Amino acid sequence: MPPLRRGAGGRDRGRHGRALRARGAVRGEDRARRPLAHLARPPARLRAHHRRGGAGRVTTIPYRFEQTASAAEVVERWSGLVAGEESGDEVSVAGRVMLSRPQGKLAFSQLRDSSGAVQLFAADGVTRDFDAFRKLHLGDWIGASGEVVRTRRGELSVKVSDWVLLAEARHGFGDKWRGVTDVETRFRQREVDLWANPGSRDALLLRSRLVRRTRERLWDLGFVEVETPILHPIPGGAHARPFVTHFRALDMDVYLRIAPELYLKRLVIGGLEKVFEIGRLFRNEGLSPRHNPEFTSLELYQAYADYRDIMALVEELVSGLALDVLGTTSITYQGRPLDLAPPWRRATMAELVSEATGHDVSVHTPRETLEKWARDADVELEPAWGPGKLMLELYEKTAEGDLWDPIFVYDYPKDVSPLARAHREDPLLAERFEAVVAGRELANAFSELIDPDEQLARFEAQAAALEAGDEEAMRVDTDYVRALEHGLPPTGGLGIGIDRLAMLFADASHIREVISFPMMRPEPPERPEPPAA
RNA sequence: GCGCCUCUAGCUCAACGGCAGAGCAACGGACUCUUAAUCCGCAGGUUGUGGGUUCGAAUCCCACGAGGCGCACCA
Repeated sequence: MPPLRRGAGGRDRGRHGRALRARGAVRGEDRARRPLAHLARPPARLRAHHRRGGAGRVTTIPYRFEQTASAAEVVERWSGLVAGEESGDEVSVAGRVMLSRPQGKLAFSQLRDSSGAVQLFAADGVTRDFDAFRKLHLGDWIGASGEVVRTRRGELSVKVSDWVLLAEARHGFGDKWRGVTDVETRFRQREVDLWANPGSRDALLLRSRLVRRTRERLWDLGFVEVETPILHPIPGGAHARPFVTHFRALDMDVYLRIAPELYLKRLVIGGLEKVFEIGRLFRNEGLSPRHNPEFTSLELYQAYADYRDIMALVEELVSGLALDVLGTTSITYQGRPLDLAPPWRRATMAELVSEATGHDVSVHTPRETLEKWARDADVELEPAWGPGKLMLELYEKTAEGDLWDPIFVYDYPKDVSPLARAHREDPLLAERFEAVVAGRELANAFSELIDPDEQLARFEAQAAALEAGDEEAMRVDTDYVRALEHGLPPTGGLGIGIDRLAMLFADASHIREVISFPMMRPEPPERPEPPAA
């Protein structure tokens, strides 16, 4: 049956475009009338093949399909066939048609499933409804059964005897050779991106393996995986602006968590000595190649451990994950080699800043001197900054970006580390470190603050800062202080950005490459809403 | 938020002040071993939106929108 002509009956895609204008209708009116105008109409081409008339039974698309082999299994298991040989073995495969080469009374197409791709070979007289088969669109899903053969030209194929349409693709999947590069399309319609660009799928699969192996490794180390609240009455555990929402039953505002830290430490107080959580955090801050408003973190806490124990754990975990997921610790990130093998370099922040500036910098350096050096380094000073903040700014301005190979930067100023325990040897420092890889913070860890009195004092200082306008400052969490009053043993804590780690392993320059559906600005409507008639 | 850059057919891209084009996809046809098949044919556009300059604008200017990169903030 010949396909219906464009415009016939007004049922095809031409309806909201050319066909209408050809009849003199106004395109804009039509589009405004139907806000879903970008959706495709059911195409006519396969109607004869899979649609039946009559109420209640409009399609022959089956409800299930029995695969007996994946594409990769077919290619692997029958790799020994020689050109022109027929195996005598029947298989059923399913997937999406990615290439189609009808040639007279033969047709070749490539079927891709999650395992890989295999060629389908169809022939008039062999393949049921051959005429419809050769009209399949790129992107259509089908299930196909037939004998595994190798064609005369040497391509392993399933010689299709029977097949069935599983879903039709009403839209294209981009240029068959170059895929889709338009960022709007790639991330607003990620399903298109995932089919059109194999690298996109690879990045998400790599992330999945990474998360899975992270869990397994931590389980093996005796950590207990837990889930703590995402709705927090008081946002805490980090410096960040929270998202606010409202809980109707209790008529109270609640916050999407900016960190699970306080709850996890309360679990340690409760006797879960080694806990971890992998989960989503929400920070009401900007979008950037390295920031998504919701992102995934790993946080873990280990009783009886200090920050040096955690350093050892981090380098072991990250290098081990590289081996698990990539098979090597020698990786390339954005064209530059990088080795994750332990031991990682360790340097105090004061050492790094001194190295970078040429001055002998420490948190004990007089404030005026620090201010001068900071100005020399083009740091934009703020009057409220103390020596610790000045040193941190100086570090971030002069030293951090130049770090490439993995390094533990430790002994942070205490006044910029409100949840870390004071240094055992220097009261102006905190026992805190960050792991920096490829010039970026990958992990943040400390010997946890365990003293309830000091915790309360620091909360109060934060609350004062909040009052003074610092929207990222913390609030006083009396529940948490009361928990500390029950006794938190010496504990080492760690946070790792899973997205950042996935970026590193996937060699991704943008965080959205490793997020299935990254945050996007809402798509603007094609036209303003028409005025009410 | 600031600076620079980008936006052309469903997709990937040309045309850079003088008739808006190609490849792929789609549509019609030929073809019994293709590999991004090939060949013939047919369609497809308010050149992101609005305004300006000009005899003439996809092209130059302005504004707006969306996006990218960098800076700032942050993990």
